[in-house]
Amino acid sequence: MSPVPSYDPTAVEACWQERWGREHANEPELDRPALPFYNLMMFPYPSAEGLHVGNMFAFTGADIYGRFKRLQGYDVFEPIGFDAFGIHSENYALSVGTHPAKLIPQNIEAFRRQLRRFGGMFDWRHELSTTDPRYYKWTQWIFLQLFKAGIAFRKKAAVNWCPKDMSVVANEQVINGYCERHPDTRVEQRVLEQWFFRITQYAERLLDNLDRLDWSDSTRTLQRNWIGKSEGAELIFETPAGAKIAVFTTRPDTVFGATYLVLAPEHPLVDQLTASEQRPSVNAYRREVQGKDVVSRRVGDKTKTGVFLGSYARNPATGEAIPIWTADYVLMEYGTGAIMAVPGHDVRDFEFATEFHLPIREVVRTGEPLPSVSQDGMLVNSGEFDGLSCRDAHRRIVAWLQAKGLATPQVQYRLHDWCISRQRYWGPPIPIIYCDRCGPVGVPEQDLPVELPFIPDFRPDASGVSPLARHKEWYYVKCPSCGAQGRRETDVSDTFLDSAWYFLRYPSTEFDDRPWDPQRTKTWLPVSTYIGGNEHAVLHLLYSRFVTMALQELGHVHFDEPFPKLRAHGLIIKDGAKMSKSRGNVVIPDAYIQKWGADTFRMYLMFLGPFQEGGDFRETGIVGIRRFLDKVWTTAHEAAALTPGASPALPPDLERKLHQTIKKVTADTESLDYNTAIAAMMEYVNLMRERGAGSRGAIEPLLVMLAPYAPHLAEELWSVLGHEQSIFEARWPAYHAELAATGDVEIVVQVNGKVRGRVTVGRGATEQQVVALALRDEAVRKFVDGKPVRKTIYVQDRLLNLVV
RNA sequence: GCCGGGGUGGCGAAAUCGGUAGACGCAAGGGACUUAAAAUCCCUUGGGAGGCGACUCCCGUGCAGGUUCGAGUCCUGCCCUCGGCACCA
Repeated sequence: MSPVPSYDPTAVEACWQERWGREHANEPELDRPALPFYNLMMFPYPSAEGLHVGNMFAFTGADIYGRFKRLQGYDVFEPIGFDAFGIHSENYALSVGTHPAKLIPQNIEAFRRQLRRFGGMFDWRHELSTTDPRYYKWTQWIFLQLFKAGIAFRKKAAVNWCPKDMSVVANEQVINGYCERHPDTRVEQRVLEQWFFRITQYAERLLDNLDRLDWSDSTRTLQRNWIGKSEGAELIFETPAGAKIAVFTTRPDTVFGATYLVLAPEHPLVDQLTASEQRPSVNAYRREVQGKDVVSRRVGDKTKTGVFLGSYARNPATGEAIPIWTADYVLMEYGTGAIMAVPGHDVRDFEFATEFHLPIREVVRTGEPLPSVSQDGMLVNSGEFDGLSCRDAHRRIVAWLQAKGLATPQVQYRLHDWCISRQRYWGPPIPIIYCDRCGPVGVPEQDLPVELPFIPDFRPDASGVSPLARHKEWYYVKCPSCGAQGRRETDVSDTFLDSAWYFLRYPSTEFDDRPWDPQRTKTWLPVSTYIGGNEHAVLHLLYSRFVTMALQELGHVHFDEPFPKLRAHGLIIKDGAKMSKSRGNVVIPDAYIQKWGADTFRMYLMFLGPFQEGGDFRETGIVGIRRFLDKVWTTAHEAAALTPGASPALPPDLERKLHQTIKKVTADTESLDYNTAIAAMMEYVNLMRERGAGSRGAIEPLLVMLAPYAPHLAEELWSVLGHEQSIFEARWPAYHAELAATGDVEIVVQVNGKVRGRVTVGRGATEQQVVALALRDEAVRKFVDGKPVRKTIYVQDRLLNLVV
């Protein structure tokens, strides 16, 4: 037998990558595909550190699925792109002192090289970058459609402001109330006019549709919690002067226990309801709250503070006058910005009432000490409603107050409208022109894109205005509506808007006159399978769903859910911690690919643990995958050395194992259980080598199953076996149940549930046959010990349990 | 605090419906080949006890109970851990 050449992954991989490129192997026919399959993975942010092992883990898992679909006969479209705008890039550019316009293309180039090297089945004709004017032209176009439809609107909102930076800082950049970049400077709250998208209008639909999406339960739960639907009622508390204070509550059954009211410090009625002698302290309190930054107001110290306004309102249930307070534990953004405080049955109200000596009344008896929040109880101290359950009382009290015009059933969401304004440089300018006469006017579509001007020093300055305002030729522009002197909007849009529609662009990247081609979109969308990390379970996925819904309503797309099937992969950690630059534990795959080859490294990452759970990166164990691939290499070469006619029939046990393997690898690859699929292929190859039966008929189906995992190696060996076409033109092996289930089976014999012996019988043996055999087994007899068998439990082809 | 994962050998893990716990792989130990090493191949490897031996028995899936002929898997109550949300009324 001729000697087998040694496996040199570097050479093999370079050769096949070159050939795939030359033959356009990964570029499906987009206009007339027979069986379109849109295999999407979350596009990366091209960081300066390069593609790290977590990216590669995600992309490998997604690529395996795409290649698997390809082998099943689909025309698979697997695009890739770059999410390159955003504060992330801008901050990095600031820290190294290089302009992002220069930095980003370099990073993208490095990513491209790495992405080619790992062997992804990417259609590079359709690469995109969100920073490309040909792309963000359409990001701006989407903004304009939403603006025209009234879904984009302006409103005031609080932001974090660093007085040193003279700039808005993101919540993540505020550390305990101090600026990340200036640890001695306290961040303040500032209120700015900003652009919002009315996502709350879609809350109910975003929630309802979740039921029909093929997503993991955990991701759907995250979205549900984020949307945060609460059902309850709005109740009216009137003041003697006739002011009406509306509060939202999920517990109208506890209204008899409402002993005071609290308004958020920003509540518009605070001024009016403040008695003159209380005005100084109320104003001081409001100033103090405003001085806090957005972050510490929300997550910081939770000790209760507040001030009495000096006035009273009538409890609609009891009719008694209760004091009105203001306190920052009540948030203006949720509900009506005012609450009825029920200290007996709410922990926060209880703390506040204790602090300020306000009355605490029990109105629901639960058997637990106050405050008790359980709804398993009976009403007390609630007049005619005493004795009712919370459920019944909820309904009846709302009806009773509604009849008096003091209550309305209501639903509230935790979800807020999406603020898309960023007072930053590195993003798509929001396409709006302000005119003193016409107000905010959309940039006419034919003038898109509003290109981001090159500003060499893009840092914010002492003016406190976004850097874009300093570029005068850009900033001043004629009003498209009346022709008068206007000014451009200087904020850019949120990166999440860039990524909320990229999947629509991929199939249509060659068209510059439309955001997406209607025919292409009909053919390819919605996405067949979307694979990405759970860190995007909420924002990115929710925003994409919302944008798609809005676009459908406006007639631009034909579906309302972009990702009917989503799979979330796990996280690769290092030494028990998330990989991050600050921890210094980021693993870069390049050196491993260099040393072991992309195929080995791909499979190693998939073998590390379940794809959907992730795992801890440790380099021990890579060698096990390499040994496996070496075995496959040797076996295939040996099989190739046999003359074609001499390929012997598979031994029966190997044939059985082959079909069991096909069954398992098919099912496991489909469900992304790649670690166990790899284990099954290893078992098969081990058996093949044990039998010395590495024939063509035995190895070829294995190579096809291995191809999604180790595409270069599979191609090479396929060609060594004499095939001229790519292995990806081959078809996934067929599973034959009758071939998987041949031969004898071993049946476990238990006595009283403990394993005491084993008997070998033909498949499908009857219970009587197995019992008879089992009772002849010495060990079994010993434990039956002459006692009568009271009962037998028989599981076909698996187990017999004798109860004595 | 609320919501969701998860806890199995020295390590990563597997066990599709309640049916042989630890597949597959790493590491470790022993052996073969070799002048030697690497590579490769073979054997052993959850813990404990017994036997010259083919083997045999007991214990074992975070903890405590329960259901069942049978529980890693189901139920009840805890502990630990990871992730998300967090003064959301």
